[in-house]
Amino acid sequence: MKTAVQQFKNIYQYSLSEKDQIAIQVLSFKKDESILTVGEKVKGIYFLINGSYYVTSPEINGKELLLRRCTPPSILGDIEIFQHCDIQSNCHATEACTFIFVPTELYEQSLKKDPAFTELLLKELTFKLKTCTTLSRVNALSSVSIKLAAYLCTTHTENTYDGYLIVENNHHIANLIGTTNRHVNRVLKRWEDEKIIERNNEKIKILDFERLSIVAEDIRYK
Amino acid sequence: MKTAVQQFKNIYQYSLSEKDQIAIQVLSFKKDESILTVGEKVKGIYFLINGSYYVTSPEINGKELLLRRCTPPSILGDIEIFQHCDIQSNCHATEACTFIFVPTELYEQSLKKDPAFTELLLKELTFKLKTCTTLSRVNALSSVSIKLAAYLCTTHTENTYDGYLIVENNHHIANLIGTTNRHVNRVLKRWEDEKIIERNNEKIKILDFERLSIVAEDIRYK
DNA sequence: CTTTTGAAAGGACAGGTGTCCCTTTTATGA
DNA sequence: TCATAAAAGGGACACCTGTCCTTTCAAAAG
Repeated sequence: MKTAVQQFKNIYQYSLSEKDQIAIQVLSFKKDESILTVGEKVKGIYFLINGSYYVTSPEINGKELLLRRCTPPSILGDIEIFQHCDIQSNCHATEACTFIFVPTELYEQSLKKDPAFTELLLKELTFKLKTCTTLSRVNALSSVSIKLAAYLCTTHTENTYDGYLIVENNHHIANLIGTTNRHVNRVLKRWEDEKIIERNNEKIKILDFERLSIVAEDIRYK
Repeated sequence: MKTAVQQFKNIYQYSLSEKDQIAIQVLSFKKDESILTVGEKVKGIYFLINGSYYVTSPEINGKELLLRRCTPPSILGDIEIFQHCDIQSNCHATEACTFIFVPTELYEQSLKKDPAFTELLLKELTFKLKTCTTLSRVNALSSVSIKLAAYLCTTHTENTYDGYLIVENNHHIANLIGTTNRHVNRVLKRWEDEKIIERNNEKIKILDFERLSIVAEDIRYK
Protein backbone atom coordinates (compact mmCIF):
# COMPACT_ATOMS: atom_id res chain seq x y z
CA MET A 1 0.00 0.00 0.00
CA LYS A 2 2.74 2.40 0.96
CA THR A 3 4.56 1.51 -2.23
CA ALA A 4 1.46 2.15 -4.29
CA VAL A 5 1.01 5.58 -2.77
CA GLN A 6 4.65 6.36 -3.46
CA GLN A 7 4.32 5.23 -7.07
CA PHE A 8 1.21 7.33 -7.38
CA LYS A 9 3.15 10.34 -6.17
CA ASN A 10 5.97 9.75 -8.63
CA ILE A 11 3.69 9.27 -11.59
CA TYR A 12 1.03 11.86 -10.93
CA GLN A 13 3.07 14.39 -8.97
CA TYR A 14 0.46 14.41 -6.26
CA SER A 15 0.81 13.51 -2.61
CA LEU A 16 -2.19 11.88 -1.03
CA SER A 17 -2.71 13.07 2.54
CA GLU A 18 -2.72 10.57 5.42
CA LYS A 19 -6.45 10.94 5.60
CA ASP A 20 -6.92 10.29 1.90
CA GLN A 21 -4.73 7.22 2.12
CA ILE A 22 -7.18 5.58 4.46
CA ALA A 23 -10.04 6.01 2.02
CA ILE A 24 -8.39 4.86 -1.17
CA GLN A 25 -7.93 1.30 -2.34
CA VAL A 26 -5.32 -0.50 -4.36
CA LEU A 27 -6.82 -2.66 -7.11
CA SER A 28 -4.98 -5.28 -9.09
CA PHE A 29 -5.84 -7.10 -12.30
CA LYS A 30 -4.11 -10.02 -13.91
CA LYS A 31 -2.95 -10.02 -17.48
CA ASP A 32 -5.88 -10.50 -19.89
CA GLU A 33 -8.40 -9.79 -17.18
CA SER A 34 -11.26 -7.42 -17.87
CA ILE A 35 -11.03 -4.21 -15.85
CA LEU A 36 -14.27 -2.51 -16.79
CA THR A 37 -17.10 -3.41 -19.15
CA VAL A 38 -19.52 -1.19 -21.04
CA GLY A 39 -22.70 -0.55 -19.10
CA GLU A 40 -21.32 -1.18 -15.64
CA LYS A 41 -21.71 1.33 -12.86
CA VAL A 42 -18.51 2.83 -11.59
CA LYS A 43 -17.99 4.08 -8.06
CA GLY A 44 -14.80 6.05 -8.33
CA ILE A 45 -11.77 7.06 -10.34
CA TYR A 46 -8.99 4.64 -11.29
CA PHE A 47 -5.37 5.79 -11.55
CA LEU A 48 -3.06 3.36 -13.29
CA ILE A 49 0.26 3.07 -11.49
CA ASN A 50 1.53 -0.12 -13.07
CA GLY A 51 0.95 -2.25 -16.16
CA SER A 52 -0.97 -1.50 -19.33
CA TYR A 53 -4.44 -1.93 -20.73
CA TYR A 54 -6.48 -1.40 -23.87
CA VAL A 55 -9.58 0.69 -24.18
CA THR A 56 -12.05 -0.43 -26.82
CA SER A 57 -15.41 0.84 -27.96
CA PRO A 58 -17.92 -1.78 -29.05
CA GLU A 59 -20.52 -1.57 -31.81
CA ILE A 60 -23.84 -3.37 -31.69
CA ASN A 61 -22.71 -5.59 -34.56
CA GLY A 62 -19.92 -7.08 -32.46
CA LYS A 63 -17.06 -5.09 -33.91
CA GLU A 64 -14.90 -3.40 -31.36
CA LEU A 65 -12.67 -0.47 -32.14
CA LEU A 66 -9.49 -0.08 -30.13
CA LEU A 67 -9.32 3.49 -28.91
CA ARG A 68 -5.95 3.55 -27.24
CA ARG A 69 -3.30 1.64 -25.39
CA CYS A 70 -2.67 3.00 -21.90
CA THR A 71 0.39 3.06 -19.69
CA PRO A 72 0.85 5.19 -16.55
CA PRO A 73 -0.23 7.92 -16.19
CA SER A 74 -3.75 6.94 -17.23
CA ILE A 75 -7.07 7.58 -15.61
CA LEU A 76 -10.31 5.61 -15.83
CA GLY A 77 -13.81 6.53 -14.75
CA ASP A 78 -13.51 10.27 -15.26
CA ILE A 79 -16.16 10.50 -17.97
CA GLU A 80 -18.56 8.42 -15.95
CA ILE A 81 -18.28 10.50 -12.78
CA PHE A 82 -18.79 13.84 -14.45
CA GLN A 83 -21.39 12.77 -16.96
CA HIS A 84 -23.21 10.58 -14.45
CA CYS A 85 -23.32 7.72 -16.88
CA ASP A 86 -22.40 4.06 -17.08
CA ILE A 87 -19.05 2.84 -18.31
CA GLN A 88 -18.54 3.90 -21.91
CA SER A 89 -15.73 1.59 -22.99
CA ASN A 90 -14.29 -1.82 -22.39
CA CYS A 91 -10.96 -1.91 -20.60
CA HIS A 92 -8.81 -4.95 -20.80
CA ALA A 93 -5.49 -5.61 -19.07
CA THR A 94 -2.68 -6.40 -21.50
CA GLU A 95 -0.26 -6.78 -18.63
CA ALA A 96 -0.87 -7.16 -14.92
CA CYS A 97 -2.21 -3.81 -13.75
CA THR A 98 -2.27 -1.96 -10.46
CA PHE A 99 -4.59 0.98 -9.82
CA ILE A 100 -5.14 3.45 -7.06
CA PHE A 101 -8.89 3.67 -6.70
CA VAL A 102 -10.41 6.91 -5.44
CA PRO A 103 -14.02 6.38 -4.35
CA THR A 104 -16.53 8.97 -5.55
CA GLU A 105 -17.26 10.02 -1.95
CA LEU A 106 -13.62 10.80 -1.25
CA TYR A 107 -13.47 12.87 -4.40
CA GLU A 108 -16.70 14.71 -3.64
CA GLN A 109 -15.86 15.37 -0.03
CA SER A 110 -12.26 16.39 -0.23
CA LEU A 111 -10.23 15.99 -3.41
CA LYS A 112 -12.48 18.05 -5.64
CA LYS A 113 -11.60 21.06 -3.51
CA ASP A 114 -7.91 20.65 -4.21
CA PRO A 115 -6.88 22.52 -7.38
CA ALA A 116 -3.79 20.36 -7.75
CA PHE A 117 -5.98 17.28 -7.92
CA THR A 118 -8.52 18.66 -10.35
CA GLU A 119 -5.69 19.86 -12.54
CA LEU A 120 -4.48 16.28 -12.67
CA LEU A 121 -7.85 15.30 -14.07
CA LEU A 122 -7.93 18.22 -16.48
CA LYS A 123 -4.49 17.41 -17.84
CA GLU A 124 -5.34 13.79 -18.46
CA LEU A 125 -8.74 14.57 -19.94
CA THR A 126 -7.38 17.13 -22.38
CA PHE A 127 -4.71 14.66 -23.39
CA LYS A 128 -7.30 12.00 -24.08
CA LEU A 129 -9.46 14.45 -26.00
CA LYS A 130 -6.56 15.57 -28.12
CA THR A 131 -5.54 12.06 -29.12
CA CYS A 132 -9.15 11.05 -29.62
CA THR A 133 -9.66 13.91 -32.06
CA THR A 134 -6.64 12.87 -34.07
CA LEU A 135 -7.81 9.29 -34.07
CA SER A 136 -11.23 10.32 -35.24
CA ARG A 137 -9.78 12.19 -38.20
CA VAL A 138 -7.48 9.37 -39.10
CA ASN A 139 -10.34 6.93 -38.90
CA ALA A 140 -12.48 9.05 -41.17
CA LEU A 141 -9.98 10.08 -43.79
CA SER A 142 -7.24 7.52 -44.01
CA SER A 143 -7.17 4.22 -45.84
CA VAL A 144 -6.47 0.94 -44.11
CA SER A 145 -2.92 0.75 -45.41
CA ILE A 146 -2.13 4.16 -43.91
CA LYS A 147 -3.57 3.12 -40.57
CA LEU A 148 -1.82 -0.21 -40.60
CA ALA A 149 1.48 1.42 -41.47
CA ALA A 150 0.94 3.91 -38.65
CA TYR A 151 0.19 1.06 -36.28
CA LEU A 152 3.37 -0.78 -37.25
CA CYS A 153 5.48 2.35 -37.00
CA THR A 154 4.06 3.08 -33.55
CA THR A 155 4.70 -0.46 -32.38
CA HIS A 156 8.12 -0.42 -33.98
CA THR A 157 9.36 2.29 -31.65
CA GLU A 158 7.81 0.69 -28.59
CA ASN A 159 7.92 -3.01 -28.96
CA THR A 160 10.75 -4.30 -31.07
CA TYR A 161 12.60 -7.45 -30.13
CA ASP A 162 15.53 -8.77 -32.10
CA GLY A 163 14.41 -6.90 -35.17
CA TYR A 164 10.93 -8.37 -34.99
CA LEU A 165 7.85 -6.53 -33.91
CA ILE A 166 5.83 -8.00 -31.12
CA VAL A 167 2.33 -7.43 -32.43
CA GLU A 168 -1.06 -8.40 -31.20
CA ASN A 169 -2.69 -11.20 -33.08
CA ASN A 170 -4.07 -10.57 -36.51
CA HIS A 171 -7.65 -10.19 -35.46
CA HIS A 172 -6.71 -7.71 -32.78
CA ILE A 173 -4.80 -5.52 -35.21
CA ALA A 174 -7.73 -5.54 -37.60
CA ASN A 175 -10.03 -4.33 -34.84
CA LEU A 176 -7.67 -1.61 -33.75
CA ILE A 177 -7.68 0.03 -37.12
CA GLY A 178 -11.32 -0.72 -37.81
CA THR A 179 -11.07 -3.27 -40.57
CA THR A 180 -11.17 -7.02 -41.13
CA ASN A 181 -8.71 -9.78 -40.67
CA ARG A 182 -8.83 -10.48 -44.37
CA HIS A 183 -7.85 -7.02 -45.33
CA VAL A 184 -4.97 -6.80 -42.92
CA ASN A 185 -3.59 -9.94 -44.50
CA ARG A 186 -4.06 -8.51 -47.94
CA VAL A 187 -2.07 -5.38 -47.15
CA LEU A 188 0.64 -7.30 -45.30
CA LYS A 189 1.03 -9.63 -48.24
CA ARG A 190 1.44 -6.72 -50.63
CA TRP A 191 4.16 -5.24 -48.45
CA GLU A 192 5.82 -8.60 -48.20
CA ASP A 193 5.87 -8.87 -52.00
CA GLU A 194 7.34 -5.39 -52.14
CA LYS A 195 10.02 -6.38 -49.62
CA ILE A 196 8.91 -3.75 -47.12
CA ILE A 197 8.27 -6.31 -44.42
CA GLU A 198 8.86 -9.97 -43.75
CA ARG A 199 6.34 -12.21 -41.99
CA ASN A 200 7.38 -15.09 -39.83
CA ASN A 201 4.66 -16.88 -37.89
CA GLU A 202 2.96 -14.10 -35.95
CA LYS A 203 5.98 -11.86 -36.01
CA ILE A 204 6.71 -9.08 -38.40
CA LYS A 205 10.09 -7.76 -39.37
CA ILE A 206 10.30 -4.34 -40.90
CA LEU A 207 12.81 -4.39 -43.74
CA ASP A 208 12.26 -0.89 -45.00
CA PHE A 209 11.13 1.40 -42.22
CA GLU A 210 11.69 4.40 -44.44
CA ARG A 211 9.07 3.37 -46.98
CA LEU A 212 6.62 2.21 -44.33
CA SER A 213 6.98 5.53 -42.62
CA ILE A 214 6.16 7.33 -45.84
CA VAL A 215 3.00 5.26 -46.20
CA ALA A 216 2.07 6.14 -42.62
CA GLU A 217 2.24 9.86 -43.37
CA ASP A 218 3.69 10.58 -39.95
CA ILE A 219 0.56 9.38 -38.20
CA ARG A 220 1.18 7.60 -34.92
CA TYR A 221 -1.12 5.99 -32.38
CA LYS A 222 -0.11 7.89 -29.29
CA MET B 1 -21.38 43.29 -20.64
CA LYS B 2 -23.72 42.89 -17.70
CA THR B 3 -26.08 40.92 -19.90
CA ALA B 4 -23.28 38.65 -21.03
CA VAL B 5 -22.28 37.92 -17.46
CA GLN B 6 -25.88 37.18 -16.61
CA GLN B 7 -26.22 34.84 -19.57
CA PHE B 8 -22.99 33.16 -18.55
CA LYS B 9 -24.42 32.59 -15.11
CA ASN B 10 -27.62 31.10 -16.48
CA ILE B 11 -25.88 28.79 -18.89
CA TYR B 12 -22.91 27.66 -16.85
CA GLN B 13 -24.40 27.98 -13.36
CA TYR B 14 -21.41 29.98 -12.27
CA SER B 15 -21.28 33.53 -10.91
CA LEU B 16 -18.24 35.55 -11.85
CA SER B 17 -17.08 37.77 -9.00
CA GLU B 18 -16.88 41.51 -9.46
CA LYS B 19 -13.14 41.21 -9.67
CA ASP B 20 -13.31 38.49 -12.31
CA GLN B 21 -15.71 40.57 -14.34
CA ILE B 22 -13.09 43.25 -14.81
CA ALA B 23 -10.61 40.79 -16.25
CA ILE B 24 -12.84 38.97 -18.71
CA GLN B 25 -13.82 40.09 -22.20
CA VAL B 26 -16.88 39.64 -24.33
CA LEU B 27 -16.04 38.53 -27.88
CA SER B 28 -18.42 38.53 -30.81
CA PHE B 29 -18.24 36.89 -34.21
CA LYS B 30 -20.48 37.33 -37.20
CA LYS B 31 -22.15 34.48 -39.01
CA ASP B 32 -19.66 32.63 -41.25
CA GLU B 33 -16.72 34.26 -39.55
CA SER B 34 -13.75 32.19 -38.46
CA ILE B 35 -13.37 32.02 -34.69
CA LEU B 36 -10.14 30.08 -34.34
CA THR B 37 -7.77 28.51 -36.84
CA VAL B 38 -5.43 25.56 -36.45
CA GLY B 39 -1.95 26.53 -35.34
CA GLU B 40 -2.86 29.81 -33.70
CA LYS B 41 -1.83 30.56 -30.17
CA VAL B 42 -4.64 30.96 -27.73
CA LYS B 43 -4.50 33.14 -24.67
CA GLY B 44 -7.51 32.03 -22.70
CA ILE B 45 -10.69 30.02 -22.53
CA TYR B 46 -13.80 30.81 -24.58
CA PHE B 47 -17.28 30.19 -23.20
CA LEU B 48 -20.07 30.31 -25.77
CA ILE B 49 -23.11 32.16 -24.46
CA ASN B 50 -24.90 32.77 -27.72
CA GLY B 51 -25.02 31.42 -31.26
CA SER B 52 -23.50 28.28 -32.73
CA TYR B 53 -20.35 27.16 -34.45
CA TYR B 54 -18.85 24.03 -35.78
CA VAL B 55 -15.49 22.51 -35.16
CA THR B 56 -13.53 20.87 -37.94
CA SER B 57 -10.20 19.12 -38.12
CA PRO B 58 -8.15 19.65 -41.28
CA GLU B 59 -5.91 17.23 -43.13
CA ILE B 60 -2.85 18.27 -45.08
CA ASN B 61 -4.58 17.34 -48.33
CA GLY B 62 -7.22 20.02 -47.86
CA LYS B 63 -10.00 17.82 -46.59
CA GLU B 64 -11.64 18.95 -43.41
CA LEU B 65 -13.61 16.69 -41.12
CA LEU B 66 -16.61 17.74 -39.02
CA LEU B 67 -16.02 17.06 -35.34
CA ARG B 68 -19.14 18.58 -33.83
CA ARG B 69 -21.65 21.40 -33.88
CA CYS B 70 -21.71 23.48 -30.75
CA THR B 71 -24.42 25.46 -29.00
CA PRO B 72 -24.24 26.84 -25.44
CA PRO B 73 -22.83 25.54 -23.20
CA SER B 74 -19.61 25.00 -25.14
CA ILE B 75 -16.03 25.73 -24.27
CA LEU B 76 -13.06 26.45 -26.53
CA GLY B 77 -9.37 26.58 -25.74
CA ASP B 78 -9.38 24.06 -22.92
CA ILE B 79 -7.15 21.53 -24.63
CA GLU B 80 -4.67 24.19 -25.60
CA ILE B 81 -4.31 25.58 -22.08
CA PHE B 82 -3.74 22.25 -20.37
CA GLN B 83 -1.65 20.65 -23.06
CA HIS B 84 0.30 23.83 -23.76
CA CYS B 85 -0.22 23.52 -27.46
CA ASP B 86 -1.51 25.53 -30.41
CA ILE B 87 -5.10 25.46 -31.56
CA GLN B 88 -6.03 21.96 -32.67
CA SER B 89 -9.15 22.61 -34.72
CA ASN B 90 -10.85 25.15 -36.92
CA CYS B 91 -13.90 26.84 -35.43
CA HIS B 92 -16.35 28.52 -37.69
CA ALA B 93 -19.44 30.51 -36.71
CA THR B 94 -22.63 29.12 -38.22
CA GLU B 95 -24.62 31.87 -36.54
CA ALA B 96 -23.52 35.09 -34.91
CA CYS B 97 -21.69 34.06 -31.72
CA THR B 98 -20.93 35.69 -28.41
CA PHE B 99 -18.29 34.40 -26.04
CA ILE B 100 -17.07 35.20 -22.58
CA PHE B 101 -13.31 35.11 -22.82
CA VAL B 102 -11.31 34.18 -19.71
CA PRO B 103 -7.63 35.11 -20.11
CA THR B 104 -5.12 32.48 -19.07
CA GLU B 105 -3.75 34.74 -16.33
CA LEU B 106 -7.14 35.14 -14.72
CA TYR B 107 -7.58 31.40 -14.77
CA GLU B 108 -4.12 30.73 -13.36
CA GLN B 109 -4.34 33.36 -10.67
CA SER B 110 -7.81 32.88 -9.37
CA LEU B 111 -10.33 30.66 -11.13
CA LYS B 112 -8.26 27.48 -11.04
CA LYS B 113 -8.55 27.57 -7.27
CA ASP B 114 -12.32 27.53 -7.40
CA PRO B 115 -13.65 23.95 -7.45
CA ALA B 116 -16.94 25.13 -8.94
CA PHE B 117 -15.09 26.57 -11.89
CA THR B 118 -12.82 23.61 -12.51
CA GLU B 119 -15.84 21.36 -12.31
CA LEU B 120 -17.35 23.37 -15.14
CA LEU B 121 -14.33 22.56 -17.25
CA LEU B 122 -14.36 18.92 -16.20
CA LYS B 123 -18.04 18.55 -17.10
CA GLU B 124 -17.58 20.04 -20.54
CA LEU B 125 -14.38 18.13 -21.25
CA THR B 126 -15.88 14.79 -20.32
CA PHE B 127 -18.85 15.60 -22.53
CA LYS B 128 -16.59 16.36 -25.47
CA LEU B 129 -14.56 13.25 -24.87
CA LYS B 130 -17.66 11.11 -24.73
CA THR B 131 -19.03 12.41 -28.02
CA CYS B 132 -15.60 12.35 -29.65
CA THR B 133 -15.23 8.69 -28.81
CA THR B 134 -18.55 7.92 -30.41
CA LEU B 135 -17.59 9.93 -33.48
CA SER B 136 -14.29 8.15 -33.77
CA ARG B 137 -16.05 4.82 -33.76
CA VAL B 138 -18.57 5.99 -36.32
CA ASN B 139 -15.81 7.27 -38.55
CA ALA B 140 -13.93 4.04 -38.32
CA LEU B 141 -16.74 1.59 -38.68
CA SER B 142 -19.59 3.26 -40.54
CA SER B 143 -20.14 3.67 -44.27
CA VAL B 144 -20.71 6.99 -45.95
CA SER B 145 -24.44 6.45 -46.28
CA ILE B 146 -24.75 6.01 -42.52
CA LYS B 147 -22.80 9.18 -41.90
CA LEU B 148 -24.70 11.14 -44.48
CA ALA B 149 -28.02 9.99 -43.06
CA ALA B 150 -26.82 10.97 -39.60
CA TYR B 151 -25.83 14.37 -40.93
CA LEU B 152 -29.23 14.93 -42.51
CA CYS B 153 -31.08 13.75 -39.42
CA THR B 154 -29.02 16.11 -37.25
CA THR B 155 -29.63 19.04 -39.57
CA HIS B 156 -33.28 18.10 -39.86
CA THR B 157 -33.96 18.83 -36.24
CA GLU B 158 -32.03 22.10 -36.32
CA ASN B 159 -32.39 23.71 -39.64
CA THR B 160 -35.64 22.94 -41.38
CA TYR B 161 -37.49 25.60 -43.32
CA ASP B 162 -40.81 24.95 -44.99
CA GLY B 163 -40.11 21.26 -45.08
CA TYR B 164 -36.75 21.76 -46.76
CA LEU B 165 -33.41 21.33 -45.09
CA ILE B 166 -31.03 24.20 -45.25
CA VAL B 167 -27.78 22.39 -45.92
CA GLU B 168 -24.29 23.53 -46.66
CA ASN B 169 -23.28 23.18 -50.27
CA ASN B 170 -22.56 19.80 -51.67
CA HIS B 171 -18.83 20.01 -51.48
CA HIS B 172 -19.02 21.14 -47.88
CA ILE B 173 -21.20 18.24 -46.83
CA ALA B 174 -18.79 15.83 -48.48
CA ASN B 175 -15.87 17.22 -46.53
CA LEU B 176 -17.72 17.21 -43.28
CA ILE B 177 -18.42 13.52 -43.39
CA GLY B 178 -15.05 12.69 -44.88
CA THR B 179 -15.93 11.73 -48.42
CA THR B 180 -16.16 13.21 -51.94
CA ASN B 181 -18.68 15.30 -53.74
CA ARG B 182 -19.24 12.52 -56.20
CA HIS B 183 -20.12 10.04 -53.57
CA VAL B 184 -22.53 12.29 -51.75
CA ASN B 185 -24.36 12.73 -55.03
CA ARG B 186 -24.41 9.03 -55.58
CA VAL B 187 -26.01 8.32 -52.24
CA LEU B 188 -28.47 11.19 -52.52
CA LYS B 189 -29.56 9.95 -55.95
CA ARG B 190 -30.17 6.49 -54.60
CA TRP B 191 -32.34 7.89 -51.82
CA GLU B 192 -34.15 10.04 -54.31
CA ASP B 193 -34.91 6.99 -56.44
CA GLU B 194 -36.13 5.25 -53.32
CA LYS B 195 -38.38 8.21 -52.48
CA ILE B 196 -36.66 8.84 -49.18
CA ILE B 197 -35.71 12.38 -50.12
CA GLU B 198 -36.43 14.91 -52.83
CA ARG B 199 -33.80 17.24 -54.24
CA ASN B 200 -34.64 20.70 -55.49
CA ASN B 201 -31.75 22.90 -56.48
CA GLU B 202 -29.55 22.98 -53.42
CA LYS B 203 -32.33 22.10 -51.07
CA ILE B 204 -33.27 18.73 -49.72
CA LYS B 205 -36.68 17.63 -48.58
CA ILE B 206 -36.92 14.60 -46.37
CA LEU B 207 -39.91 12.53 -47.45
CA ASP B 208 -39.38 9.56 -45.19
CA PHE B 209 -37.61 10.58 -42.01
CA GLU B 210 -38.38 7.21 -40.51
CA ARG B 211 -36.33 5.26 -43.05
CA LEU B 212 -33.53 7.81 -43.07
CA SER B 213 -33.36 7.54 -39.34
CA ILE B 214 -33.04 3.79 -39.57
CA VAL B 215 -30.14 4.16 -41.99
CA ALA B 216 -28.51 6.61 -39.58
CA GLU B 217 -28.63 4.01 -36.80
CA ASP B 218 -29.46 6.68 -34.23
CA ILE B 219 -26.13 8.38 -34.75
CA ARG B 220 -26.23 12.17 -34.46
CA TYR B 221 -23.58 14.84 -34.79
CA LYS B 222 -24.20 16.53 -31.52
C1' DC C 1 -28.51 39.96 -74.04
C1' DT C 2 -24.31 37.25 -74.17
C1' DT C 3 -20.39 35.45 -71.87
C1' DT C 4 -18.25 33.57 -68.10
C1' DT C 5 -17.97 31.23 -63.98
C1' DG C 6 -19.04 27.93 -60.57
C1' DA C 7 -21.88 24.51 -58.64
C1' DA C 8 -24.78 20.39 -59.34
C1' DA C 9 -25.39 16.01 -61.31
C1' DG C 10 -23.95 11.89 -62.93
C1' DG C 11 -21.36 8.27 -66.43
C1' DA C 12 -17.31 5.28 -66.65
C1' DC C 13 -13.65 3.06 -64.71
C1' DA C 14 -10.30 1.47 -61.24
C1' DG C 15 -8.89 0.44 -56.87
C1' DG C 16 -10.10 -0.37 -51.91
C1' DT C 17 -12.57 -3.18 -48.73
C1' DG C 18 -15.94 -6.67 -46.77
C1' DT C 19 -17.97 -11.31 -46.94
C1' DC C 20 -17.68 -16.01 -47.57
C1' DC C 21 -15.10 -19.89 -47.66
C1' DC C 22 -11.29 -23.11 -47.93
C1' DT C 23 -6.48 -24.67 -46.84
C1' DT C 24 -2.48 -24.60 -44.04
C1' DT C 25 -0.10 -23.93 -39.85
C1' DT C 26 0.31 -23.74 -34.93
C1' DA C 27 -1.08 -24.59 -30.35
C1' DT C 28 -3.50 -27.39 -26.94
C1' DG C 29 -5.18 -31.16 -24.52
C1' DA C 30 -6.61 -36.03 -24.26
C1' DT D 1 1.33 -39.34 -30.07
C1' DC D 2 -2.69 -38.08 -32.14
C1' DA D 3 -6.92 -35.41 -32.31
C1' DT D 4 -8.95 -31.18 -32.09
C1' DA D 5 -9.34 -26.49 -32.00
C1' DA D 6 -7.73 -21.88 -33.05
C1' DA D 7 -5.30 -18.69 -35.82
C1' DA D 8 -2.98 -17.46 -40.17
C1' DG D 9 -3.22 -16.95 -44.92
C1' DG D 10 -5.34 -16.26 -49.11
C1' DG D 11 -8.86 -17.02 -53.49
C1' DA D 12 -13.20 -15.31 -55.48
C1' DC D 13 -16.64 -12.13 -55.84
C1' DA D 14 -19.50 -8.10 -54.97
C1' DC D 15 -20.06 -3.74 -53.29
C1' DC D 16 -18.24 0.77 -51.67
C1' DT D 17 -15.73 4.74 -52.81
C1' DG D 18 -12.41 7.89 -55.31
C1' DT D 19 -10.77 9.92 -59.69
C1' DC D 20 -11.60 11.86 -63.96
C1' DC D 21 -14.51 13.86 -67.04
C1' DT D 22 -18.72 15.69 -69.38
C1' DT D 23 -23.13 17.95 -69.34
C1' DT D 24 -26.49 20.97 -67.54
C1' DC D 25 -28.00 24.80 -65.10
C1' DA D 26 -28.09 29.17 -62.62
C1' DA D 27 -26.08 33.23 -61.12
C1' DA D 28 -22.94 36.99 -61.89
C1' DA D 29 -20.37 39.99 -64.86
C1' DG D 30 -19.69 42.45 -68.99
